[in-house]
Amino acid sequence: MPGKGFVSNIARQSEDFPGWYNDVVRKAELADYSPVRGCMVIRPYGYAIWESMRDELDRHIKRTGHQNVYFPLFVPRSLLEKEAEHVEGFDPQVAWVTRAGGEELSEWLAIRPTSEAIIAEVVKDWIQSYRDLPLLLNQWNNVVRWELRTRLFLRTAEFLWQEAHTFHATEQEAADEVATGLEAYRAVSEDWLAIPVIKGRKTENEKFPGAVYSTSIEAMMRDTKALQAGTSHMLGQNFARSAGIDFLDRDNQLKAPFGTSWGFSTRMVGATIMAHGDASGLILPPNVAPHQVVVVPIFRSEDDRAAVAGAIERLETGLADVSTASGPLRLWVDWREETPGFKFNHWELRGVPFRLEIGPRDVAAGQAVIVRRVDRLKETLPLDSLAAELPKRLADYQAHLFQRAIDFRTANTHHVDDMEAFERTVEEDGGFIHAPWCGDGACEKRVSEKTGATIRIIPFDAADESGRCLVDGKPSERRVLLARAY
RNA sequence: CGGGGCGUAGCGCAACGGUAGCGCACGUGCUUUGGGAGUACGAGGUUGCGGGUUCGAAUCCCGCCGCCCCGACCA
Repeated sequence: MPGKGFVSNIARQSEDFPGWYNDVVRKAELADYSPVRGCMVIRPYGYAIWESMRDELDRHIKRTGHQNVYFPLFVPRSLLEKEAEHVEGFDPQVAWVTRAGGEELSEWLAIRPTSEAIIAEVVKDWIQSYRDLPLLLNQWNNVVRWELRTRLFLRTAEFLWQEAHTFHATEQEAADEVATGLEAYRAVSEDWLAIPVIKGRKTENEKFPGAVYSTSIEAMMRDTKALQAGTSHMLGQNFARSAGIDFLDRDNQLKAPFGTSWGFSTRMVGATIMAHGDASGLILPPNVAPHQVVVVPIFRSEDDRAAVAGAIERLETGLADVSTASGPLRLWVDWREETPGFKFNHWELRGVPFRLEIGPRDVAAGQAVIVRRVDRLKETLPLDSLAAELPKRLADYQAHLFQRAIDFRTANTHHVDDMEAFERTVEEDGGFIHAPWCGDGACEKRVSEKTGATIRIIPFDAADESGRCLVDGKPSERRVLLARAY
């Protein structure tokens, strides 16, 4: 019995991944369901993880010259409907306010599903000259998309995100900006969340409604399914034209600016959970972990307790000025009245990178037992070495998780050349599949209807490779990335 | 939006015509503490909402509401 009960309370990751995910989110106290259909409550531990990635991304956004702004939650119907493809794409997901102030509104207000329309409408007055460009805006907010089927963090009716909206004098500048946004997402995913991603372009069928083209980064979860981890769109002159934005260029010609938009959401909390977690629960990269190190005091007698408390106090003092890649060392001492074993499991479920056990034997020897979450590797270290060791080990751990994720992805990536092999691979192995595609949207639909796998992206780094489309055998110039996805 | 399931204590469940109970969690005391401690006592409920049948409804009937799971759309 001992040691069994708790872990068996989490669905087995290998057998029931969605159940595992749900259990971890709930039991690690990341989020709860709410009284509102399809909406979640983000709890303190989950919000702390979001804040960490949010702050890091915000630094990237500001470093690349963007300024934060805030636009209204409500978008008048007439504005949302100006861009035809945009409204058509979002229509089924828009929530409307039809009544307020005790009466029916003369014009419905959409609760923003995204802000292209209202931002374009406003900035048309800010943009007169090429000197006003580029205009690089970003906002952190909530949006609502009426989802029928929701999952905590991954897909909820309301979610938190960042949406950048930029306007440029030339198409090339806008294209560069699309790349800048995507690169920020790659950096946060890989360097902060330790999730390796593949950059690429979405197909016509999968692009953002109203965009000229869309790009995204794709990540692999531990069930080998794909997750779109951030998208960056080239809007061309579509929204500028429908909103009537124009500027006088150097050549004294009136032109419509080129726009971009890009977004990164709380879905990435879900990605972090699914990219690293194991049978015991979360595994958090040190950069986002709310607690990087948790100390578990161990004692029997009051004398032991006092000795251990003294040693921990001296340790905390000694670590006060220690900093890590993500700021001051986040160390937490768990003085709760629970048994050590309970605490070990409690913090493993919550994905804390390192645990320090300090008991009477350790105090006597001037040492601590340190246990690494990802593989439970247990070592003994002198207490006075920790100020130097912890930052180093946290950095190593961050790198280790990233490499582990790369290795996992590599082991679950396949290359196939025909439909028969493709279907077999999707069914038996899953994972990422690189296969030739002719570029025809009909072939794309055929594949997804037949197998459930979709073309995630046309990877930017796909080599030129002549082949034959796995659906209709027509010539293909490069492989695309296919997978079953969230 | 179609198909299925479920609403009883914070969570998981039982009671399926006779007025609500178990496990976990929670509170207090004592003993405990190096991988989910033991023990004693205790607190906690308009059984999702509204109507109906009945001497009597958590239980049967009708109508709502909500949530979960599976399919078509999405970050």
